[in-house]
Amino acid sequence: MDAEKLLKAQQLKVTPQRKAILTVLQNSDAVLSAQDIFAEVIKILPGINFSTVYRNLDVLLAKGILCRITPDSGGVLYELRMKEGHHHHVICKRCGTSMPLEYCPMEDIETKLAERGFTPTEHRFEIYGYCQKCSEGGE
Amino acid sequence: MDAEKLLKAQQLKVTPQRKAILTVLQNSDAVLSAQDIFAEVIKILPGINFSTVYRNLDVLLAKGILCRITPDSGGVLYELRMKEGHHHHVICKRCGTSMPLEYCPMEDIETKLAERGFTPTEHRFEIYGYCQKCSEGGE
DNA sequence: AATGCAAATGCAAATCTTTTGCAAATGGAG
DNA sequence: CTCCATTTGCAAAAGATTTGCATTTGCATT
Ligand SMILES: [Mn+2]
Ligand SMILES: [Mn+2]
Ligand SMILES: [Zn+2]
Ligand SMILES: [Zn+2]
Repeated sequence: MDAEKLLKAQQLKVTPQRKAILTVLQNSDAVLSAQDIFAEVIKILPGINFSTVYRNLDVLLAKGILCRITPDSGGVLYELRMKEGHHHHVICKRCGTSMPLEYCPMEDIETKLAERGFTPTEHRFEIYGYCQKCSEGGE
Repeated sequence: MDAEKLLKAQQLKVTPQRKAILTVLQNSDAVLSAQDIFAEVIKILPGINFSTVYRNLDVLLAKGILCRITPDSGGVLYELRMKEGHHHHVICKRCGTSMPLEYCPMEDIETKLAERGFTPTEHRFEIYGYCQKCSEGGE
């Protein structure tokens, strides 16, 4: 996946900062916080500023290039959106690895919600635990 | 539901601050942020401090008296846990009203996760939209 | 009713994360 | 090469939440 193509396809200017951010995201299969991303990006582009990272995460998210995840533990995490279209996430609490999940529970309850007169517009379904490599106990 | 009983059942001291916090939560069918709660509580107990509210939300959450919800829009919301046991939430984006949802999608995919070697420990399923009263469009 | 002490509170300062205004820099279209 | 809208860096502001500590208070026990 080419960072330049990704950006141009969304009519975004191709800047070194954006390429660095996308590179960091590409090289990680874990979900990362803005601060995590900044810490990595600054290694590639020593002069980059916090606000540039924050602003670009917003832009990339708005353009659909990123997924945003907000775990119960707090904070906001980002990952590159790999597959087009709707999907959910399975996330390892130890190594942070994120795996896409094809199953979506909404189909199963849309009629139930309609009966109550509720019109869903968004939903979230995330699963946390331990991946095979990180097999552990934990609550 | 009696605030004093709730607290004593969890071996927590019954203080005016805690009773005020629980009263606010009881009188709201919307999910509230810590700041929302503080804004209401201070009407009942003018001297109360932010840190007291934050500390008590943590305590009440740890004791299972509250549910914690973290919408995509950011922030952290709380509500009184009404029903014992596991449940999910349907939340109106306009009025904030929260409705419990009996359905849980985990059963449908536990075997699928097991095949991948993933051990789930927690999950989240939340639905956002507009309730009957607030019927509106919106994305 | 008086006592004692762990638990809880108020307050102020400290942290952390994220946002904003603005001048300077720069990507890319023409 | 020029030009301008977009993007960036910087510094300050804004929030939200947490922490240390002295003081107060709930409540179990005399
Ligand atoms: Mn994704
Ligand atoms: Mn609930
Ligand atoms: Zn893992
Ligand atoms: Zn509503």
